[in-house]
Amino acid sequence: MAERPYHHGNLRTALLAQAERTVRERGVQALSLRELAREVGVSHGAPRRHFPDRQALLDALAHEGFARLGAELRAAVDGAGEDFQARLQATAAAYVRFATRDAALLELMFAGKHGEQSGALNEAAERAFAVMLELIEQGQAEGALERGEPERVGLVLFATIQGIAALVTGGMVDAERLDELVADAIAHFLRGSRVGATSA
Amino acid sequence: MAERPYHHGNLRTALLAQAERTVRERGVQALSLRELAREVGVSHGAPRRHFPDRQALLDALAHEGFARLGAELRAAVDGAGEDFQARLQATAAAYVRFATRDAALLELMFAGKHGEQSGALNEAAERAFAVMLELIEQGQAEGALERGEPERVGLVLFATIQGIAALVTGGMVDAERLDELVADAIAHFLRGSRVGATSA
DNA sequence: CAACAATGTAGACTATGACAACAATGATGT
DNA sequence: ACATCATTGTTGTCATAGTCTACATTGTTG
Repeated sequence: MAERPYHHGNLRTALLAQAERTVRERGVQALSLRELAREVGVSHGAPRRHFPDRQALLDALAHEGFARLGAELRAAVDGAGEDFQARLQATAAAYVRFATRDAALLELMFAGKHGEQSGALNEAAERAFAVMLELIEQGQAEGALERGEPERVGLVLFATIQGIAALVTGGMVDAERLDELVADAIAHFLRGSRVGATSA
Repeated sequence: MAERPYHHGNLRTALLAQAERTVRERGVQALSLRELAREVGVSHGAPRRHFPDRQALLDALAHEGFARLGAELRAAVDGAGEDFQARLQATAAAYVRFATRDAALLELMFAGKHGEQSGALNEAAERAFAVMLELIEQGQAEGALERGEPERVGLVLFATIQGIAALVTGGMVDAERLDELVADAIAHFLRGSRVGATSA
């Protein structure tokens, strides 16, 4: 009867995929290793071979999240032509889209306390945000943004975008007003970006 | 030997206080009703009389959090004199201070899925943010901010502040650079606030 | 093809949240 | 004063979770 083979074949991948679904649909706290194992059709002890404990699975999820986020941001810039502001708009929209669609996952990525993995995770995060840094550099080259380390210049912008996402996922802003709000924020940011020295 | 009286006297308060400590020190996921009961010196079933389930306790924590946040914001504005920018700076600093010191609690307040309580919670949230709205109105009266509903005008500002807090608690920015970053963001925001109509 | 590493299974242990039945205390009405 | 009732705590139980250990199966490699 084609009993399930003893070896699943790619349990790790299957677990991560199912875990991502569960996290998206029911949040992190609803993620149970045993339930995961049941859903994938293995015994409750099996996941342990791939993730020594729950936190390790969460770390892996965060890692994958950064990879996907990076890809989506990259796709957004690449699809937005050459114009700086258009690229910025597209990237911000892509970020907020990710942040609202996968709010729980994003929370996981920023969760702070990652056990051990933090090295690899930080690398993944940096790769994801490389897109944004390049964008800042373009803005600086075109004179739309002040000079200085891109990391520093981009912080306020990134904070704003991240904050907008937080407002939406927190239910303080309707999802419909999202695009409007992002456009507003970017316009606001650019308007404040070129003028003079920082006050005082 | 002065055995503990059968009735604790103010279990609810004691539970909330201890819960707040635990959440601050070890995060939400580390909060256990049973451990809480042990720490406060009651049986594991006692908390149920005050909080029907874990989520109810979390909701109550969020509620208290909003009350405290509101008080701290109020104290910040009141202590900052009459000048709009000074008040804004002080309020933002107070918010970020709260957000970084009680990151887990703030996460709880914004958590979205609050069972039932959401009505009372929203009220508490509105009371807390009333301070900010008044501030926005002052800014508008002085011509430092564009006109329109204060809620709308303040959104980008609030998002930015909230985002900055997220960056710090997420470990992407050192806590030392916090004040600098807030000042930066506010200056940036004000610079972008008075010019013309919103683009296009 | 024999030894070994990798992967999965089964069972145990402890902790938790939720629930129900019961006990002690405090409040209320007469 | 005191009987009654609501409040508040206690104790025991259940299902589920995470983690660990011993064991079984399969794949790999010399």
